Amino acid sequence: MASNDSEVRNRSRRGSGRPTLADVAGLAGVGSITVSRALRDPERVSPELRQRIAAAVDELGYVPNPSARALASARADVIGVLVPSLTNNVFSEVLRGIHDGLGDCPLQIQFGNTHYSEQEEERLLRVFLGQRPSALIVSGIDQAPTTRQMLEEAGCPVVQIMEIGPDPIDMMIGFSHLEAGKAVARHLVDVGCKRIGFLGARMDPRSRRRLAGYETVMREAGRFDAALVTTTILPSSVSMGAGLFHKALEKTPDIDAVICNNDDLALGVLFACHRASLKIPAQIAIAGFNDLEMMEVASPSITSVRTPRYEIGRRAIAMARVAIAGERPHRTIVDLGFELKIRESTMRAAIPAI
Amino acid sequence: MASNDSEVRNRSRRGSGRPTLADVAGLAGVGSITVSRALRDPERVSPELRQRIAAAVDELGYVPNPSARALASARADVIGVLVPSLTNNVFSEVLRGIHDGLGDCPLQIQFGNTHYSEQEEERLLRVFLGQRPSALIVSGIDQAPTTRQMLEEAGCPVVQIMEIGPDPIDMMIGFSHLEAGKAVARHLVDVGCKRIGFLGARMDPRSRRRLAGYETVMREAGRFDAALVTTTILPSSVSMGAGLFHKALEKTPDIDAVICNNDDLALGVLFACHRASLKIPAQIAIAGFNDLEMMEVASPSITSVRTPRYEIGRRAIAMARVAIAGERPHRTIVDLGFELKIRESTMRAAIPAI
DNA sequence: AGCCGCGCTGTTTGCGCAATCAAGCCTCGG
DNA sequence: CCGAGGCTTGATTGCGCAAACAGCGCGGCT
Repeated sequence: MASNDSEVRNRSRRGSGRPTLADVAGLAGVGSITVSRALRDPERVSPELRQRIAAAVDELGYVPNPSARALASARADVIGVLVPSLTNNVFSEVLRGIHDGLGDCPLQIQFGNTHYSEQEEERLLRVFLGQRPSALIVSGIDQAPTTRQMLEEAGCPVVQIMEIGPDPIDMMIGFSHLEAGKAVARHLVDVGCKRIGFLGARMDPRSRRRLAGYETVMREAGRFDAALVTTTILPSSVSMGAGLFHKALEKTPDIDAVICNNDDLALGVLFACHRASLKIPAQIAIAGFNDLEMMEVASPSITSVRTPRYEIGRRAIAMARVAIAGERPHRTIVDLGFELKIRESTMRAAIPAI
Repeated sequence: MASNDSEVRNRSRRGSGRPTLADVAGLAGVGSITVSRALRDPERVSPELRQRIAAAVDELGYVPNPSARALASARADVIGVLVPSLTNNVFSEVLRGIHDGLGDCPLQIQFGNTHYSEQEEERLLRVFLGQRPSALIVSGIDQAPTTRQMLEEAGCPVVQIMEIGPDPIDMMIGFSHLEAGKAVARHLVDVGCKRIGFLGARMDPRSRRRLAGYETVMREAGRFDAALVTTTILPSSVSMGAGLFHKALEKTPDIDAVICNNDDLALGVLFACHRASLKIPAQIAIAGFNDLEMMEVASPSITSVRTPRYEIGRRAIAMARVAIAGERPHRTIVDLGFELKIRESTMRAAIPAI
């Protein structure tokens, strides 16, 4: 086939062999920048050219080269996301929300797992910043000083997720873990539990704040006892829940309730009670955290704190997109709250009004 | 401070304001390509220059620009990963394995969620291919024809994960879901169950092959009955497990065992039995699939098929890295197998030797 | 009528890096 | 003693795109 009148590209040395903007422009008989505009901002190109360009793109199967775009515009269409864990299904739901929040917009997610390590967080952040991301999403509010400084100087929108607190880097979305911890403890006090244990694994900063909420309420009720708190820095798991429960029973055989730092632990306690033929809630009341789907189906169903994990991911992306567009979100600190779901595992005496 | 003898960069119009290779080269008193080599392939630069360059990198805080690198070398240090779901904790473990398999090598993961949709898979693949990834990892072996063709022409290593089968696109790592389905069914037949139900949600191709394994064994044993199979295309969940179990009880009140397509369903059945005061395994034997950590701790503990999810992710990356390095992995089709974990929920009469 | 300003399009340039080619230096063998 | 060949280093070029700036034509205004 004879070459048409458009420029014949010289593939002598390099090149991916794929059509470029210039190829499309040649075929459509326009300048390459017009093609660029037609793809990024169609409003600024006349309908006639737009159509010719679209036809040429189709014919050649042109796909933009994101590296070249990023290089030329000093801006990559990438949002960096740092989460501390993937073992935990909490964060996989956040990720799901993030991906869904993206819709079909051309942003890409660059995702990193810090394994709850400040060093790893800083290392990953350095890698991410090298890409000149359009925005960054980080978990929690307890960044190490150098990490925080890097985020402040990142030159792009930053969303801290999972938790809200004073002194945001830029934007924030989450809820108060302290208040959540208080709410659960208050509920168990209200239903008449006297010796309320606290089981916690991993004990990251958010876990510690939930513990602090528990401690506050327990002190107010005059029922705090350090022996009631059983924690480990090891990762959370169902079997760890059973293990911690047994440890707690040794230390404080008189406990009549356990607040678990998350639902995995609570499930472990449920199974442990089942094995030990302890009646729930008559002998042991159980409360969890996060309200995984299974809590409602469990037998007995387990009281838990519903946390807006998916919603946090979705809205974090929404906030980032608004900020990337150059506007300022209506609210830059968003408290999505939480909801105490009271179920059979804590239904003892007087159930409070709420 | 007076400017040193190195080139003073002209920042008149554009530029990110960040140090570049040329800046490092100027400070170290070498050519920019030498810096490039020192960073990518230190062996090829003399130790003395290497050290001067390292010092200059540190002083300037130089971070390479991956977009520029990708543009110049026509190859992005990105591995595209397509999984069908994030709701399912199976895939979050695969992802965890993938991230861990990466170590601190400079590859990035570009990750996409197909939501079990062939259209979405094709769309995401198109986006990924636009980035000229170094490798692609896709889930399953049932790609749509156009998707398969795109993968074959991708010009980079491709790893199909989760499942093995004939006719690989390039490399494969996983196990046989058909055999896994057979193994569970055979076990329940062996322990003397007569009316063995099958519960399945989502029913993606892998689920269907597990069902096929079940059906094969049941027919061989002369116990197959279509009424024993209860499935839905809705997503899997613990409550769905309870729901499917109730449906099965209505259709076939005489069932004495259920094989669940995954552990979420099995847990739902466990809770449903608990609520209905059905004895496990005396009245109902339960088997799950995947062997989530909680299966062992559950009360009673639940028989399940241990699948190498984390290992699949880790090894998929390892295979991809070998292929990216230009070598050929020792084996391009890797069967990691599975392991039937027999536990209390199916311990009835005669336990087979294995 | 002349001027301004706006809407649309094109030309040139450079983003930061690596491939290519070239050159200097050394070693070693004939 | 000289040339071949390996090792190290450097200058140039171009990857594909978007920013900056320029030009053109048209309509409305003074």
